[in-house]
Amino acid sequence: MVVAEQQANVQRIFSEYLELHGHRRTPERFAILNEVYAHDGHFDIERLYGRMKQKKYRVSRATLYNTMDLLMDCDLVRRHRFGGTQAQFEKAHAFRQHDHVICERCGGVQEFCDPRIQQIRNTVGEVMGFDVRHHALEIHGICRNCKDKQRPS
Amino acid sequence: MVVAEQQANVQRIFSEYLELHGHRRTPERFAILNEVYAHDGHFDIERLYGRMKQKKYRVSRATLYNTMDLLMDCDLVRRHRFGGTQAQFEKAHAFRQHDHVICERCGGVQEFCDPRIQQIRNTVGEVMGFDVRHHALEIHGICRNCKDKQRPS
DNA sequence: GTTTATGCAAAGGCTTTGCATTTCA
DNA sequence: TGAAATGCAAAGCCTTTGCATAAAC
Repeated sequence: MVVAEQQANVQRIFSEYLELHGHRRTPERFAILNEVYAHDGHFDIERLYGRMKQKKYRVSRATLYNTMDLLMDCDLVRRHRFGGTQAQFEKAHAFRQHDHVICERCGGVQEFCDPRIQQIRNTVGEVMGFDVRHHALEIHGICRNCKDKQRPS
Repeated sequence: MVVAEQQANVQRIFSEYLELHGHRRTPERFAILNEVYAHDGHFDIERLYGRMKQKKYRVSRATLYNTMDLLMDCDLVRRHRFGGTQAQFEKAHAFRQHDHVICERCGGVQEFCDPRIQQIRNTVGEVMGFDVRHHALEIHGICRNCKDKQRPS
């Protein structure tokens, strides 16, 4: 999908979500959505704030947090708490479902996919009568690079 | 396993860990370990602090946080960040490996086991050259109870 | 014209840090 | 005895909240 196409797509989704839930379609909300979808990878609120300030947007941290809540509610953004206390976000639409592998030493985050997770979701839903909406699988350990540095045999 | 047996067991593990890493075997550290292993389920620092204060232990929050770091390092405790910002802990030794199902509506946390997760860990280790140490799988959605309340058909 | 959203700044809550004192090795 | 650990209180950091102003409907 072309980038511009995707932008139009998520804007439409967000717009419909806002209308359906009686929220207003403010320019700030769409500016934030665009900024989120203009970059790949994870980001935190401070980084997003910095990027938007640099582009001369007049936006506050409070609005960023509020808008992230809305975007999470309509599944356009996912939130993670990998390492410390500060939350990491990533865009979620039209990306293959993926999970994360995190190195305890260097803090690096890699992505992976495994279809067996979908099977686990199905089983949990059936056995526990649970309406599964999302999941997050984190695998922690030592990445290849850090292992090699340790034993430079 | 009898409770007293388990206590002795984890105390030995902790003791050896401390010696191996050049840490001191202080009474506070073992008092905290015992308190952690005296209860089931999840707890946060404030709750643990309250319980120990009630039992007239002279212990500080700082030491609780420091000791949790040690206990996590030797795999006697796991830390989670389910909902808000405050971390949840649980004892980790001699308990069947399990993961968590979290209801978005009532905040309830249930446990489940699925052997396919071990298979995923193995695959990630092999394919990515990753030395897997831990994992955490959270499944989010609506639990049976909350579904039933919604539609009391 | 109402009501909601925004920006700013201040408050809040969890966690970490600094330092004098205690205590383990 | 010397280095590490403790308790207490203060500081830090991320996030939320309150309120006057601005803007969507």
